[in-house]
Amino acid sequence: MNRQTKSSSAAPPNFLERVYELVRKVPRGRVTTYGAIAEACGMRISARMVGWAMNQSHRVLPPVPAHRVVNRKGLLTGKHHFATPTLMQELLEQEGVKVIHDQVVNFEQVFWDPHQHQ
DNA sequence: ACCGTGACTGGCA
DNA sequence: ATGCCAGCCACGG
Repeated sequence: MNRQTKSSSAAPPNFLERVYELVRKVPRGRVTTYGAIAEACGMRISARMVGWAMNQSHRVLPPVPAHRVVNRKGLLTGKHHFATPTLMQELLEQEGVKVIHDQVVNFEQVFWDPHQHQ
């Protein structure tokens, strides 16, 4: 009886939930980055944890719009983890986000900062 | 228990 | 501007 049984110490036990809830807040037609989410969750030093969280997001309810999360360059680095390699791009374009060569066009324009929105 | 990998990022050459 | 390296945390083999 003491301290946490599982999970680690650096990240809070609800870190995963926090990430998902935050990603769900991303408006349709906008995108955010792993680093931005990590920072909003107090894990800016570990954006990788967000990527790991996204990998698990497919089994979480309600569904998480993981396709709205790209890397800092605006590249769809996670597209290979979707049902099909083109699904992520199609979902984004379906929302009005233009993507060329796995790169979000006008990335800084469609970028949605969770910290700014809280 | 140890090592390598990963949907990342910032800094430096 | 582009490319490489190191730091980060968690998980699987």
